[in-house]
Amino acid sequence: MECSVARTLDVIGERWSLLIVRDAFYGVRRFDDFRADLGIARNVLADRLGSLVARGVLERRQYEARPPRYEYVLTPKGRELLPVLLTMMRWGDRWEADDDAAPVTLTHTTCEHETTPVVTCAHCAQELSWGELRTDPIRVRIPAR
Amino acid sequence: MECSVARTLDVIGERWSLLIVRDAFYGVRRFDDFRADLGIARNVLADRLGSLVARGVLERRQYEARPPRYEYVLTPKGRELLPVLLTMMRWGDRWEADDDAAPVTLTHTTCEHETTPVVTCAHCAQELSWGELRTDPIRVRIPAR
DNA sequence: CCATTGGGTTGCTTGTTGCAACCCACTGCG
DNA sequence: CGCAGTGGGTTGCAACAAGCAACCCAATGG
Repeated sequence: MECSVARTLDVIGERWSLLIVRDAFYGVRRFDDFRADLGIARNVLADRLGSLVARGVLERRQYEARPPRYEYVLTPKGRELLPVLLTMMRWGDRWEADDDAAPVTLTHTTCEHETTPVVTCAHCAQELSWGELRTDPIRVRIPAR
Repeated sequence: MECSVARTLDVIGERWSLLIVRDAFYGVRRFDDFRADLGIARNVLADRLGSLVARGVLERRQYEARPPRYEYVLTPKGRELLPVLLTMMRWGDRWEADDDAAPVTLTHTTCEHETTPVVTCAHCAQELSWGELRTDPIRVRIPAR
């Protein structure tokens, strides 16, 4: 499909992939730690890790020779998924939070304030809303009728 | 799972849901238009639309009485998925683009410049990077060993 | 010498998808 | 009036993907 969203979903748009990436951000590196944290079946995890490595999101590194042991760490490409995770985190907090459980909060250590991630225009720094955006070429998917 | 990312994925983390939402942003409203644009099976589409309506992402509105005809439009909750779509769009553009095809560009109509969406701190307006963020409570998913 | 750990593979069963066919209510057309 | 076309689905079946449990192997610790 000739759409960047679709191509992104092709890489991470599947039940486990993004959760694996989230765990990788949280510092998880090893097979059994992913497994323990996610409760995913071993074969499915092996499959997902392999495909994320093949797509360049994770890198498989041997950190011990005998016995051979591997760890999975984010590549630069994988680290650039952070905005996707942050926006999803925010949406989930806002719309799907448990009433009783306070959500995890984020602190921006450079300004030492609790932060909410907002998506802004790289040029004028204002928050982006759909009404103020135009695609070029224009993509209106309503067929002529 | 007690994680906002996981809860978000529970709603939209499935092969078609987010593509349906993307089309809804592009103005698609009717069953057969989604179908034509996505190439999705009818039963699966009916199922996804139903679940997105049940989760409050889309609203099903009758726009014609006899014969009954319905359209699916984004709710405020659904419209707030825009940041997720924009960040995914950007990632796909950057890392999964066809070499030959120029990606769709976004123009911010308020400043009339081509824009890239960046994720910034709501407080200090700087771009957020993982190294400058702390979660609270701290979520490090590396079990003590 | 035996249990444990890391990192898997294999086989079987169950749940999801996709595809095609069908359905129903209406509209427009001749 | 009859009949094709359109919107919005449901039903049935086949193919594939995911989950679960069992097994494997190499090394390490005691």
